[in-house]
Amino acid sequence: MTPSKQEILVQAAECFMEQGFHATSIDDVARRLGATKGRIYHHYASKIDLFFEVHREGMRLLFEAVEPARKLEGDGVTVLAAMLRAHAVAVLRHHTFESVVAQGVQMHRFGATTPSQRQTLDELIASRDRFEKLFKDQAAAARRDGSLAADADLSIAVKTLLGGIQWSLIWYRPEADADEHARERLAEAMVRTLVEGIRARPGRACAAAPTKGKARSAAGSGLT
Amino acid sequence: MTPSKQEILVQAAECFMEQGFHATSIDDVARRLGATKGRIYHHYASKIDLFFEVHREGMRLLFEAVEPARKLEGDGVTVLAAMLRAHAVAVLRHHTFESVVAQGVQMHRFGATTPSQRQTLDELIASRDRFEKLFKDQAAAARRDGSLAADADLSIAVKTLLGGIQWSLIWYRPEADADEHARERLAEAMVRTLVEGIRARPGRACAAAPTKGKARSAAGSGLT
DNA sequence: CAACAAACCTACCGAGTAGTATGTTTCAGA
DNA sequence: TCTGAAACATACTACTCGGTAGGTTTGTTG
Repeated sequence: MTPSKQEILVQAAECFMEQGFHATSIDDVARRLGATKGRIYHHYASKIDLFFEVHREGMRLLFEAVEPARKLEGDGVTVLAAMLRAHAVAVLRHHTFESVVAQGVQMHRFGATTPSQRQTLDELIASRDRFEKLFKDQAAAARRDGSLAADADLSIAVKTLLGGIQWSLIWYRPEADADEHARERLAEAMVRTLVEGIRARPGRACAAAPTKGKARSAAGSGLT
Repeated sequence: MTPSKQEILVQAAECFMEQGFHATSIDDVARRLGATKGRIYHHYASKIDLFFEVHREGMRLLFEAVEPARKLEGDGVTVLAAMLRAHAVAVLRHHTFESVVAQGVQMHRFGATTPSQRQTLDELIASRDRFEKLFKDQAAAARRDGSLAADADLSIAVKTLLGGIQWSLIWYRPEADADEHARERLAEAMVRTLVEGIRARPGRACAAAPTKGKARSAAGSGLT
């Protein structure tokens, strides 16, 4: 992978994230590169091919990020939480590439593609499924060792957990806090919400008076 | 709103969800209607205008769904959970419209639009923000009455909760289970995961060794 | 320097697409 | 029945974009 190819990938990811695949023209990417179409078509066969390459790189970055967390010591939920945290950081850090991955999933779902493109996309989605399975397997292990709440449907639970993280692709503004430390704090906050839930746990110090139904009126007064 | 206008909206939402705004041609929508462009341009001024109208309807459906849950009796977290459940059901039921809402958010973020379109989009996003504030306010109330875990950043927590639900727009296959009952079960599973978290709670029958505060440090070591 | 290939640019074509202008039908009310 | 407006359909224009063909530069090797 020459530096030139890599830079094309980066700029293409940016364009695809901002405007989406269809609204992004090859000339847009070229303009961002300070070049012309020729440079892109020299390295990539077609627009969709470029898109797939960005997608592939996005998946590679995800696996790379989560892999180390899987090998940690600790009970099932602790490891699962570490995986989620690593995933969250990766999603924030590489959000341009991961946005393209999300688009690829959508494209696969309603795919109007040629058979050849379809096959490539199938492979990328299979990779995505393998990624999700990492979390599902870890959740199953956590259930077995009793560290995970046992009453949840694992498949739905995992999809919900990953969704909570990945939806940050929609609202995360990297301009605001771009440094690694900010990303880690954000990831920690998201994962804590997901793993611990939001219902107050008994035995903690946050006991307020049981005001009962009062809560509603206070909250509702904020608007309208 | 004549039935004809409404039907255009429904088919447009379907197209926009499946192919995205840019890849959807007016002729596509017309074909789905068994009609031609003329019919659409008679009722809507432009393609983007049609898109905004779908977006607006999507937001209306969300408010309509969550409103009743806000008025329930119960402690803060119980009401919040009910709101999330109502939201989840609405997202699943109207997932075509809500997909368009999500696209609209993206469009607003990187918006290359005319000033007039920009203003319309600003209003729609403001509506979206008001919607999110419903949940944030309820979460604040729940924190005050002690029913919500107090150590979370409310803004991030709410975004994460809603994200967990809304990401179902990506993976939910309505063909598989389209009936209302299935949607409610799915919504319940998602919300339970989000509200209760996945870590086993003490006092339940699935007692593992109390690893206590070890979890955090072990998890934190996973990333540099 | 010669030879050659990789990298990149310029000019262009064909296929679509948003939007418009104008025709045609339907139908309620006078 | 006559009229006019609403609800469409049809035909056309202006424009954009993906992709290609062929030329030009750059770098490398003998």
